[in-house]
Amino acid sequence: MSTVLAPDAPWLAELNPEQLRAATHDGGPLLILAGAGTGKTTTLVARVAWLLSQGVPAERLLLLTFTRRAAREMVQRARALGERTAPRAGRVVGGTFHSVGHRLVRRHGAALGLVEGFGVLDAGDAADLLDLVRQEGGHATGRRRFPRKHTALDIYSRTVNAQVPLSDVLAESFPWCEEHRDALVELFRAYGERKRALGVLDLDDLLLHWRALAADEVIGRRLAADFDHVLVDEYQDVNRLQVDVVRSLATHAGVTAVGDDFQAIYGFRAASARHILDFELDFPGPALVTLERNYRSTPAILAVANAVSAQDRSGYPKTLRSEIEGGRPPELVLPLDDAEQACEVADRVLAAREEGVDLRRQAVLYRTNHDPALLELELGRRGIPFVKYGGLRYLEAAHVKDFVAALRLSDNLADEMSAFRVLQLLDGVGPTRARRLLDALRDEAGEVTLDRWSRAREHVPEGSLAHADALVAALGASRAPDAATGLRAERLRDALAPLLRLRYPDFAVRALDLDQLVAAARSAGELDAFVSELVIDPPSSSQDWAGPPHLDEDYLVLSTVHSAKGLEWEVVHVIAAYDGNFPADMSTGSAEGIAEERRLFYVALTRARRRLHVYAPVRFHHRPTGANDAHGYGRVSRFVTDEVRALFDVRRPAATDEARPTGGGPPARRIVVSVDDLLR
DNA sequence: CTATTAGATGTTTTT
DNA sequence: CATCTAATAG
Repeated sequence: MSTVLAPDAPWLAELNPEQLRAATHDGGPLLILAGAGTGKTTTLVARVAWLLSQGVPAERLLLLTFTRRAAREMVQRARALGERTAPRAGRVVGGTFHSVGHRLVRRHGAALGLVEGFGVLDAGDAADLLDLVRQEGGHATGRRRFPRKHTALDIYSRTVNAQVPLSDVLAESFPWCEEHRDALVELFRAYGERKRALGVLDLDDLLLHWRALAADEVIGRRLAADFDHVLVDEYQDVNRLQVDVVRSLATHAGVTAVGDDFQAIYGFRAASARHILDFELDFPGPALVTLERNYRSTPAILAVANAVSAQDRSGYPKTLRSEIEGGRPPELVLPLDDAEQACEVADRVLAAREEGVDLRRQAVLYRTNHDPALLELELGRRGIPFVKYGGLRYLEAAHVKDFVAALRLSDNLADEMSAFRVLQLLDGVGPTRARRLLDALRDEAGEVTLDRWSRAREHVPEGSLAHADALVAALGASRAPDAATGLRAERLRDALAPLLRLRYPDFAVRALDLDQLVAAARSAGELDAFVSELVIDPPSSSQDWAGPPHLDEDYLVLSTVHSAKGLEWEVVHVIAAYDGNFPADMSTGSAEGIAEERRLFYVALTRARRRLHVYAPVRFHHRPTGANDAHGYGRVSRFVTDEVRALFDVRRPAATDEARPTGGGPPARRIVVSVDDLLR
């Protein structure tokens, strides 16, 4: 391939030398180690443009990312460049691992022995199914605390994604569940069988099936031959399964991986930074480019970040150097408690806004979803609008699940989970009657068919018969082969609406969600794919769709650190940075656990452009609400060592000094006090 | 049988 | 806060 650059290549002119080297690398595998804020996306997009300029057809480029947000941004930017570079070319193929996997699996569903119109379970559905199978399988109640359904799913998912024996997963990550190993083995087997019987896949199955396709002699070769280049973003967060998939593609395509081992924060999901550290084992002879020039943050902020990352010397050495000037020292705020923290954050948010930083250019970041509970109240009190990322999700709302169940059922009557859920919406129908109904709907072959409804309906209580008939009629109508997706969704919505109205007192509000879903279905392809994509790429907040009315408004962003990955804000407030939360108590059992928490803290710090505030309340309540005021004294995160602390302006709100009669600066040691001792 | 309630209880983080 | 249990009323 010739390396003559296109005569006008503005996207290359703007790159620094390292970025340029990465963008125009020609030949074997390429690993770009891109520290936080070093122009990773710019580089990746420039590389896409360069590949296009070298004559690679756009549709033969595959861009794999980790989040929907990243996928959207990159694919859009890449496509825009592509249109300039090669106007007649096709489109760059891209998406998250799961969504790309889903597309392929659906295309080759027959070869995989999947029913047509198979559904995809989200984590909630999968946990429910696991729970159902557990109850049926006898290892139900009675035994000593069996892992809860979500924990069981975590264990399963981790086993699958890491491709590691269950025993090892239990020993390493779930030692308190080890005694249930045999029961779990049995449970997971039954779960697999049941998924097959129901014609459903879970999220992990999408990767598993993709890998299976890739491993197939014929189909695998064809899949690999579809692409000339695969570019993988956030490579530090891939798991074994994902590496396998990329490797299978690499038998034909060139591979570019971008990532930062110091931002690996998805260990709990079986991701491992080992894969980026051992990149050359999977992809021999890689070129390595390290990006350290940071275009995001002020030197003072990077000093803190570098000091934190220097605490861990495993991995690739990297030191971020700021290309930005000015800025004020980051602030370490030590409020007395959660309530004072909320006030301090709100004060600073408003102060920054007074100085011209819009709310949407500020973010509050935290470790766990309940950390900002009091802050949310305080923001409400002061009339500061905010949006929570990763908070209440659409798909977790009961009425949405009900509707989605109906949609799934329409495509796949064998999906008992969904049938079960829908039937129980009928007044007077609980688990037992739903079961009888379903059994009565089976034909000789055991297939569920609506033809038997006239006999099955006798199991429905008198008062609900009319509703039941309407529901079944709508289901039948929605299954009409020629019906458009939007119409099918609409019919089901209309049939469900009266039931949901009876069930939910606030149905008026919930109905809007259903309308949005119907509207989205109208502009979608096939219904089965629509529902599955909904599950794989769920709207992150109701904002995603409720959008327009609020779009112009200014609002503060509240986000977990995990969800904040890859994003940046002018002002960042990291709250609840006390030891026990940063690092989380549960993670302090192992060195690797602590290391991952440190990286998480590092990710939080490096989201800030010009101003960084870290808050560590020193007193916390054992119970979230003020119901009892048992409290303990904590200390600031262990990652804020003396050396790190020296890089901060330390602020102690007025109330704290009074509450600490000892005075004379912070005590050298903080001993955790708990009332538990008294409760013997 | 289903529905509703009260009370206890529990290892974060998410595609 | 969500989920599970037990207990009770319809």
